[in-house]
Amino acid sequence: MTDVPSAAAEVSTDANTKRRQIRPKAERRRQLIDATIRCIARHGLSSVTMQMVTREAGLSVGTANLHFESKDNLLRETLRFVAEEYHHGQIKIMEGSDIPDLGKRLDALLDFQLGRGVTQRQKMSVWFAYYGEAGARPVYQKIVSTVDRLAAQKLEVLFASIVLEGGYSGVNARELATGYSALIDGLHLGLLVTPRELSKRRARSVARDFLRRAFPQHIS
Amino acid sequence: MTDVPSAAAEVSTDANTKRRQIRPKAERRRQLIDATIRCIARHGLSSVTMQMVTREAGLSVGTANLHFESKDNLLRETLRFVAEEYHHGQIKIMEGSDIPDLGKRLDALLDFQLGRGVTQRQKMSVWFAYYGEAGARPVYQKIVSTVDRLAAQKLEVLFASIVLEGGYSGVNARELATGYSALIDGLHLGLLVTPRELSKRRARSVARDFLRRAFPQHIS
DNA sequence: ACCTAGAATGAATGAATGTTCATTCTTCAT
DNA sequence: ATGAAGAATGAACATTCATTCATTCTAGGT
Repeated sequence: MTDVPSAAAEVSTDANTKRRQIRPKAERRRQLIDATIRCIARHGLSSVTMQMVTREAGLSVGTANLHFESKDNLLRETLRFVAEEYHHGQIKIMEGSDIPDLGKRLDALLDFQLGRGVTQRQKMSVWFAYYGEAGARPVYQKIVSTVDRLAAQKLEVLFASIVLEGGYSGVNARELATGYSALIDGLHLGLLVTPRELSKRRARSVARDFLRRAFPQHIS
Repeated sequence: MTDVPSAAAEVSTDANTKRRQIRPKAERRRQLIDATIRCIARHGLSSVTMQMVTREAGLSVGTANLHFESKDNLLRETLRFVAEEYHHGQIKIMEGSDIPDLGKRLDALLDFQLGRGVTQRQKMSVWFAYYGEAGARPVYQKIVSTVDRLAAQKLEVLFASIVLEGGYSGVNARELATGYSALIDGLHLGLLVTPRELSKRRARSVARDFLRRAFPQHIS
């Protein structure tokens, strides 16, 4: 997600003339979702307004209600987008046979989870904004848990393979996977809320420590 | 925090007559903060209104603005209250010389962090509601990080003592403390967002596993 | 019994927000 | 070149919300 100037879609033929442009539905939806993400990150979920989002997208309020039928729906779809993006990225790495070495696959996963793409303030803000509302909104819970469950299973499988390969004893892959997921979530939270106390470098080191303690032969 | 019926402060001399009551400022503030917590948990931070909160507290809107000067301020003070309650509880246990055995002190800490008092949906909802907004609100960040830093230091000291007592080698107390804190945060998140997949029992077991792997002699 | 400080109230106010829809504009098939 | 389908617009509308403040009421001191 590159940093895009506020009125990205603005097309001008003259100094201050915006030419109205007709684009496919999918593109408009994506454009609005991206703007929503930026607005949530900058102002917080509870202060986001339709005017704010459409202005950020360089579109009119009517357009937003044309492609999403309501604000509620736009927010829901934005959550779904972010959740799926994150989890698809994870899953791709975990089941990816393009990295045959299991230790390296673990490394790649960690890099993804605590790397540039995910730990951007933008993404993390959106993350936790929705988590915060999830307690009161079953819809949000459902979106997150649906997508979460699959990732949890894949992680469990990966851990089980590593346990088998390393001959580690006394290690429960399922429990460890739950712990690792929670640890990553907690580190994201720390990076968002107390960036002064927790640097990305340290977060990575902490996660690595966790893995090394469980799978010493697989982590250098 | 016992469950209080909605209009707790209602005082009736007759069937449907509320008698106006004058109470000390501190009591009213607490009453309003408690109502705010319940409202956030039930409806989400972004849907909380002054009318909702004052109704829940059994008071009038004017009273809320008398004791807190604005909605913003009420929300800020509510966060401060919850944050301090949680962290004071933790700190009391960690530095508490009433539990001399370090292993048992760890147990007590874990019980507090994943026990009945803290893992109530109410408290956790409030927690993450504020975390969600923290990305966009420096004030919230400051409240949380101020109170968090002290707890982190105490935990580090406790871990260092345990490392010393157990003669554990190759363990960095500071890093481990960061990891443990993150793990607990992540487990809270799981309990809130995906309660179906993560039971309290399992959360406890996962945290215990983490500690056992680091301090085998201190955790049974 | 009376008085007063100030706690409590809630209708009124004005600002802000989500949604609608009549109108304008773009595109492309003919 | 023309017309039709429908994408895009944003002013207007109705609703909701935070805040104010003139008024009412309470409790403790005299």
